[in-house]
Formats: sequence, C-alpha cells, structure tokens
Amino acid sequence: MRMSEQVEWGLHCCLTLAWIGDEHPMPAARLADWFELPPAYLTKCLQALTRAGILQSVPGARGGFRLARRPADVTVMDVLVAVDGPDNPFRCTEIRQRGAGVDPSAPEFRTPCAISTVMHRADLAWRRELASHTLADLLESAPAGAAERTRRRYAQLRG
Amino acid sequence: MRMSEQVEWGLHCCLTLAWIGDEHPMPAARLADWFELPPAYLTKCLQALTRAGILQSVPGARGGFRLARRPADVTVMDVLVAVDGPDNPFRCTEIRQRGAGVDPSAPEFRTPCAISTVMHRADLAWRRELASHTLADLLESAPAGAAERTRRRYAQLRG
DNA sequence: GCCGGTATACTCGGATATATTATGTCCGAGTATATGTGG
DNA sequence: CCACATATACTCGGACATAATATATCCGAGTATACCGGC
Repeated sequence: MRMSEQVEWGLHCCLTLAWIGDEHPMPAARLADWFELPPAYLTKCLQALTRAGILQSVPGARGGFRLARRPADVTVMDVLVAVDGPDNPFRCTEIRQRGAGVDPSAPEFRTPCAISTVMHRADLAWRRELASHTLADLLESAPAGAAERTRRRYAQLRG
Repeated sequence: MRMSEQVEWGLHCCLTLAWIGDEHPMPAARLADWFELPPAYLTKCLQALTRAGILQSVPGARGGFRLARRPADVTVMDVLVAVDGPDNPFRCTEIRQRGAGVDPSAPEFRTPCAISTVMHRADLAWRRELASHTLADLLESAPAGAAERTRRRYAQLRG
C-alpha cells in the first residue's frame, strides 16, 4: 500500500499558495518549477483540487491557481480526498460468503464482517486525525520566517 | 491508495485456522478452495505470514499451515505488516528542499516537514487501532456458532 | 510378525508472466490582455 | 486623446502513452508417509 505522491504535492502547493497570498494567481508551470515537479502532471493534481473547491483556477493570461477558501477552512483530509479519492483503502470483498456449502443468505451474514469493522474503525481514526489539522495549522507550525522567505523567493522568480 | 487484497485473505485464513484448531495443519490448496481464491497466489500470502512467525508451515504429506501463536497474541496489525510490508503509506520526498534558490543545508530544514509530521501522526493512530485488536477479539465477535459451523464444514471437506 | 530401505505422493518455496494502477505527456478550447485603428 | 474591435499569447482542461506495482501462475526442492522386501 502506497499513497499517491500527488497528496504531498497538493499539500505543498496549497501551502505555497497560501504564503504568497491571493493577489496574483500562480500558474501551474511556475509551481512545477518551484518544486521541480513534472509540469503537465502537476496540473492534474491542481485540477482535482479545483474540482473539490479547494483551489480556484483563473484562466487566461496572468491566470493560474489560488486558494478558494481560507487556510483555516481546509483540512489535510480535504486535500487527500480531493487528490486521492474518497475510497476506503480496505475493501471488503466478503470472501466469508464464498466457497461450497455456504449459504449467502444465512442469518450470520446479516451482521457485517468483523474484519471489515476493525478496518473501518482504523480508517476512521486515520481520517479523524487528518481532519483535525488544517492548512492554517501547518502554516503556523512552519519555521519562523518561512512566509517571508517564500514571498521573497516568489517575487524574485517573477522578476 | 488501495490496500492489498492479501490482507483480507490473510486475516480470514488465520481465523479459519484458529477455528479448526491445531490438530491437523491445513494445506494452502484447501484454504484456497475454502474461500475460492487462486491457490498459487494464496500460498504467497501464507508464506509471508509464516516468515513473520504468525503461521507455522508443516512440509511433507499431511502438511499445511497452522497458527504459530495463540490468537490472543496476534494483532490485526501483525498480519497487515506481515502481508503488506512495514512501510508507511505516506512517503515524504522532501520536495520543500527542491527548486532553484533553495539551500538544502539551511537551518529551517533541520526540523521535520510539518506535512510529514501530520501524516505520521495519522498513520500512528491507524496502526494503534489495528494493534488494539487481536485475532482472539475477532473470534469472539463472530456470530454464535461460527466455530462449530466451521469445524463441521471442515470435517465434511476432509471426508 | 517386525524392521529397514525405497519409492512415492504430497507439501512448501521461490523464480517467472500478466493485469491493473499510477505516473507522465500531449494538444485543443477558452479567456484576459495588449495592440492597433478609427472617431 | 479616448473607445472599440481584433489579434495574440497565455492559461486551464481533458484525452492519450509509459512505468511501476499488484496479481496470478508455474515448476523445482524437500519431507513425511506408505509400501515392499528381507530377516
């Protein structure tokens, strides 16, 4: 099991967009250059975040992406769901009902599979933790001066 | 992100082996037939569990697999690690250090990436939940009579 | 009848193909800007 | 000098290849059993 790298990309992009502010939207190509990521592929991630209402895309010249909501209103969980999809990593295939001599309509199968239940609980704990942290939290926990450095670097990049 | 199906297989196999007891080891082919799973592939899962010390393989005729420990001493987490590997689903690639004009030796990078920290916390919560349930718990939470039905079905299968 | 040797059938175990998913790339549709022209 | 129409350059957006991983399979090595012959 391995999480898509796009989750990391999406979170870093959101943080960078938060730091440079809403004044100018930032093109995907510039974000890709910023992190040395494949530009064409990063757009896919940014589009997913846009569809989820986390980013806002601005078309045309001087266009790009900006945050659609305030950092405090975007959880890490939101980003993950937007990029990686809403599905539970564990998917119960009900193999307990298979095999010869098993009646799928037996009363014992009315209650959910115990394994599935445990997995679901663990998934819930995971999601709860991710939902308890917002982009604002991440911005605050950054080293002192990170915002300033980011803005300066961005200004230098724009020339 | 999708968890390997082998995790589900491994857990169900462990529960079945617990129910039928240690008297006779159960061959992989019979377990595969039991759940209607691909026999040759299931062995890979069982081998992984054996390497982890959860199952015990008995070679030769009348051989097969049996539980190596008591059900109370095997957590769901143990099975997952054995089958799916110990790696954290999220893998920080330190993209914050990339890009032109960034000094990887800067003091701000001495502290771990905040994103990585949050992900690690969530992963920990997930693992903690999985580690808090043992095979014995799963056996107990099964519907009444499950053990009896399983043993009877197995006896009938052996002929 | 008992013991030993041998052949056998059955088991696991790791090396080898295929399917699916994630990664990476390309080109077209659309829009704000800049420019040039007429009033 | 100002307003408007037009052309342009830049942006996003979804459709198309490639690489990595999970799934599925096969055949060989090893072992306990069962059988057979000899004592």
